[in-house]
Amino acid sequence: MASKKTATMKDVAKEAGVALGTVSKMINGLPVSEEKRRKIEAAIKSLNYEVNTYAQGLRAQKSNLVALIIPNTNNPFFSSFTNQVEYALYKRGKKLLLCCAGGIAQKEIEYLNMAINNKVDGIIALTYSDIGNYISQDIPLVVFDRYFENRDLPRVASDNFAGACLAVEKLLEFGCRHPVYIRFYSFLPGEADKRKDGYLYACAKHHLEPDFIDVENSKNNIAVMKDFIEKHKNKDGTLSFDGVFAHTDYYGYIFQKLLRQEGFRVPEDVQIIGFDGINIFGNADDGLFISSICQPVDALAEKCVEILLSGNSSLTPSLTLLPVQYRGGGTTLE
Amino acid sequence: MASKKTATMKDVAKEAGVALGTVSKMINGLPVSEEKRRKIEAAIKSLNYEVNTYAQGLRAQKSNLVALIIPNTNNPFFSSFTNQVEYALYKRGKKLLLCCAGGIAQKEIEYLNMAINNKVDGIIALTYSDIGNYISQDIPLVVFDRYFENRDLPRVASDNFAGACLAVEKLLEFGCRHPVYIRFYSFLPGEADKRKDGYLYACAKHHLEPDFIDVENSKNNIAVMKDFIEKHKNKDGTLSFDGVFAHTDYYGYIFQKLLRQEGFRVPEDVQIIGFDGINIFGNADDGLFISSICQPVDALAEKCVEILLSGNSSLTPSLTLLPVQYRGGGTTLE
DNA sequence: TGTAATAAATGAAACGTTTCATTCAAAAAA
DNA sequence: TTTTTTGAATGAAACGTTTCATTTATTACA
Repeated sequence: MASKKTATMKDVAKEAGVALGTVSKMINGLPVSEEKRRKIEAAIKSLNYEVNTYAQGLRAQKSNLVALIIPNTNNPFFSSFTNQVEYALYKRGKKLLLCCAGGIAQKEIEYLNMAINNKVDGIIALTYSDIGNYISQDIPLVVFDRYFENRDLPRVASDNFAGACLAVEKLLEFGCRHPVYIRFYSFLPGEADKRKDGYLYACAKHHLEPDFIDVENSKNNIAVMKDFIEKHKNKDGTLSFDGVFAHTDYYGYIFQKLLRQEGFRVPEDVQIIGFDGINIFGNADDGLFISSICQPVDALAEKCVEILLSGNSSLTPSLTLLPVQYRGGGTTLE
Repeated sequence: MASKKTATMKDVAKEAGVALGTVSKMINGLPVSEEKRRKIEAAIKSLNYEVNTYAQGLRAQKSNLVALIIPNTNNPFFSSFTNQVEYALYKRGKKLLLCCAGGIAQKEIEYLNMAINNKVDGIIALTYSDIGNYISQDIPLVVFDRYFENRDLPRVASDNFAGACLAVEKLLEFGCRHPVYIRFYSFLPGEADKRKDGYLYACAKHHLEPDFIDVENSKNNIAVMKDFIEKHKNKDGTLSFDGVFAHTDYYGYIFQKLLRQEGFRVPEDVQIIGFDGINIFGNADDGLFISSICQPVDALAEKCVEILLSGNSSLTPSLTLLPVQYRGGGTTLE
């Protein structure tokens, strides 16, 4: 079999009887006479020419790659976000370099450097360590949710405060009297913290006594939840709370499982609203998880990409908040 | 601010007082005298040198990229597979180009070409169209599950036949008398088809009458399932089946929801075993979905990458089957 | 008709590596 | 000591683009 060496621009130029630079211009959409254009197009077709992205990258010092640094793609919110980012990039002819950093600082930094080495056009970061100091000034970067004290980077997030208020008000609307909050502590400042503020604000507004179940990443949260349930049992076996706003759908789901195990009914005894809008299998109603404040994953991804590639990311208001929505999913009465 | 032009190998050579080629050798792990090595290392550190992957790619006509073509990352099985592929590549210093083709033929082909253009080291394909004819002979490619008549490509899959047998036998072991199969038809030949064969084999072995609920991708499967339940109600309101083996966890989950809506108890009245081993949030027991035959996602991903990068993918037996496992998840009695 | 202005085409140079044919130095063999 | 052998060091060439200073052709104007 003859050698399959792919044709180069030089070959095309020779075949078409034009100069190398003319082919380049034509490829890049610069003005070329109709006559040459036809010849070059014919040559490209006959030689089955494909542009070499490495030569382009070397020359231009940039790729058409965008890196997404994310903890993993197991968590449904992350995987859904990843999916939408990929789509937003695809629409713009960009490609996605997926970096699962596991939320580990060292890996996040490693990927950050790798991305820069690979001359990616930009980075979207959904990270769990304070990488602010490691981010080159020269590379466009958009942060999801997180806030870095020392670096003023464009950020995109859901309107967490409004979402938390909405959750409480929906619970009240559905008849709850005592909504508690499954609170997640993070040592990293970010927009998700506003869920707590929103809950407190809504409680104050409606003259409710705030109450918390404090969960953490590396803690035995099941025990904490069980303990909470135990301590909130009335003498007649009923519970002293009837509503739960969970920091994420995940915690809401776990809590719901525990309640049912303990013989309580969801949503009849306790109504639960989570946060994220997880919809496994991405399939309308089928995959619905629990009632939730839904983050607009597609809009969030689109916005991240838009800001990243707009080129003037430093001119963009540094925080973009997108609206959330309530969606019932079987753990509430409506 | 001074220009931040990144240092090149030439700069390092000059700084270290050695030849360009020596730096290259040292970077690539070829023998270099201890003295020069020290000097070069110092220079690299002081100049903060990072190798330019585009120059490498141009020279070597290859990248360190591997493309994964997959329908999406929403489906938990896909997203988990993606995650593990990323990890397997990371361990080998390779990077993941994620291509979500939505199972659309035209997009799958488009991504295939893009990957080849980008001189990826290889492609892992989990596709939903007959792309066999579009695959260049020159690029390493490993197929997950699917079989292409016209191209003998290395394939990796779970042992679906054994898994289906195991499902039926577990149901019997847990006391079921009449396990039915939620069957999924695909017009593309692949290993997942063997689930049907396994079910039939197990039925024959245990003298059971096979029975099916036929689901499809773009059909109103809910209606089909409801209809099945209706038709299998005995006069006393009980059901004439007591076990379900679902082609995927997804269908098992949907069916379980319907059964509960109809007032039946899972697992007391009907036990359900799905296929895939979906574990949302990737968190041991917490995220457990339903009882399932678990595909060894990490081993599958690892194997795909291993074969892909072994270089002799054409020497590898064309089909690699990995063993599956049963895992209880609340929709069975054990 | 001659000159100026405009537009297109040209091809060498540069991007930062790796490779390879040479050169050089040191150690081993004669 | 002289010759061979060995192994490291060298730097030019090549990978396939894009860019840019020139050249060439065309049109507009006086």
